[in-house]
Amino acid sequence: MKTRDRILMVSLALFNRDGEPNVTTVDISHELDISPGNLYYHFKGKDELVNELFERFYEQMNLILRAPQKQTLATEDYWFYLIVLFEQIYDYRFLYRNISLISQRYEHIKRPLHRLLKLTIDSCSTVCQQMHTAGLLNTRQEQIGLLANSMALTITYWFNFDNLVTERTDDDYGMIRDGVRQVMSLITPYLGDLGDSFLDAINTLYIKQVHDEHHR
Amino acid sequence: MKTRDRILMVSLALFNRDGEPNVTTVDISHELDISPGNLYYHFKGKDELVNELFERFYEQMNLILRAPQKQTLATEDYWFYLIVLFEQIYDYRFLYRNISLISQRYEHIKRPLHRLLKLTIDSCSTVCQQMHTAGLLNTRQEQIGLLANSMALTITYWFNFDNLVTERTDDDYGMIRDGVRQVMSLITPYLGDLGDSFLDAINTLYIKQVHDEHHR
DNA sequence: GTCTATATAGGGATAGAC
DNA sequence: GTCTATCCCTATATAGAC
Repeated sequence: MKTRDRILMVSLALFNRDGEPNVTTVDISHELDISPGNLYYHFKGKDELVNELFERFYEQMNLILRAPQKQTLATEDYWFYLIVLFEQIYDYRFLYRNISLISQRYEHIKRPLHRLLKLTIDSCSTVCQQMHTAGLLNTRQEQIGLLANSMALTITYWFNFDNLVTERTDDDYGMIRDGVRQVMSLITPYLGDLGDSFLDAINTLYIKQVHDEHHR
Repeated sequence: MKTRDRILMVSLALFNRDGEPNVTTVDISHELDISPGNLYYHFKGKDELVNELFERFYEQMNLILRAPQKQTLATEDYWFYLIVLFEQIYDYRFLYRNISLISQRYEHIKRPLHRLLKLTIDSCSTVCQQMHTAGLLNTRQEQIGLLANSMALTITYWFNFDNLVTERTDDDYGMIRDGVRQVMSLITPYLGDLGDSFLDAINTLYIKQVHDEHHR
C-alpha cells in the first residue's frame, strides 16, 4: 500500500476517533511511524488531507442521495436505504462531529457540504413524496417539508447526539441500528394501519439484533 | 458596569457570533479596548471564562427543564414553554454550535452538559407522558421514548442545522420560530383530530408572524 | 521518498511597572 | 485595576541532507 494512501486511511481513522481539531499532522505521522516532513511531501498540508477525504465522501454521498430520485424504491428497500446512508456517514463521521467548525475552517468544503445537506433534505422529501403517492404515507402536503427536515436533521446529527448521550464505545454498530430506528420512528405515525405492524416489525428486528449481539 | 461583567458579556457575544474555538483572549480584550493582561487579572484564563458562562446557562436551563415535572402545564402553555426553552438556548448557542468540541476541551463542562442533555430528553418525555395521560396524545407507550429523543435532538441541534442550511442572518428571530414549529411538527401526527386544527393554528400563527415581520 | 532540523505563527498565560 | 512586555507552548510548514 502506497504511503499516500496509508496517510489518508490513518488520518481518517484518527479524525473519526479523536475529532479532526484534536488531530495534528505530527499525530498522524507518529501513528504511521513516518516523519512529519514525509507527510508534507505527500500533502501540502492538513487542508489538502481533509479536502481529499471530503472529496471521497462527497462522491459517495452524491450517489446515495440521488438514488431515490432516479428510481422509485420498493417499499421494503427504504429500510435498507437508510442503513446504507448511515453507514456511509459513519465512515466519515468526523465531518459531522464538528460540522460547523469544519465548514468554517475549510473554505473548499463549505459549499459542497452545504449542497450535501440540502440534498439530504431533498432526498428525504422525495422518499416521502413517493410513499405518499403510493398511498402509504397519510400526510398533508405541507407536513412533508417539515417531516423531511426532521429526517435530515436526525440523519445529520444522530452520531453526534448518540455520542453525547450514551456511553457507547465508538465502534458499536448499535449506533447505526438506533439511528435508522430513530429516523423510521418519524415516519411511522403517518403509516396509518400499516404503522403499527411496521413498528412491530422494527421492534422485533431491533430486539432480535440486541439479543444476537448480547449472545455473540 | 464592572469590567468583569463586561468581559463576560462581550465574550458571550463573540462566542455566539464567531464560534468559541475562533475567539481568542486577545480578540475579547481588543473588542473591549482593554489589554489581555487585564483580562487575565479578572479570569485565570479562557477556561474560567467559558466555565462561568456555562454555569449561568446551566442554572437557567435546570429551572426551565424541570418545570414540567413540577407541575403539569396547561395545554396552551406547551407552545410557550418551547419558546422559552429555545430563547434560552439561543442566548448561549455557542455551547451547542461546537458541542462535541466544548464537551471534550472543557473538563468541567463535560458532565453537567451531559446531564442537561439527559434532562432535555426527560423533560420532553414528561411532557409527552402528560399529554398522553390527558388523552391528547394518541401514541403507544414505546413510541414516547423515541418521540422524546426526536424532540430533544431537534432542540439540541436546531440552530446548528438551520445555520448550515439557510442563509439567515444570525439575529433573525425566525430561527426560534421555525425551531418551535419543527419540534411541534413531531407531535402533531399523534394529536389525532386535534392535530389538524392544531396544525392549522400553528400555520396561521406562522404565516401571520412572517407577514408581520415582512411589513415591520 | 524519507529523514532531521528548524523556521514561523498564533494563542494562552505571566511578571512587574504604573 | 490596568498596562506593557515578554515567555511558553503547540501546530503548521519548510529546507536541505540522505
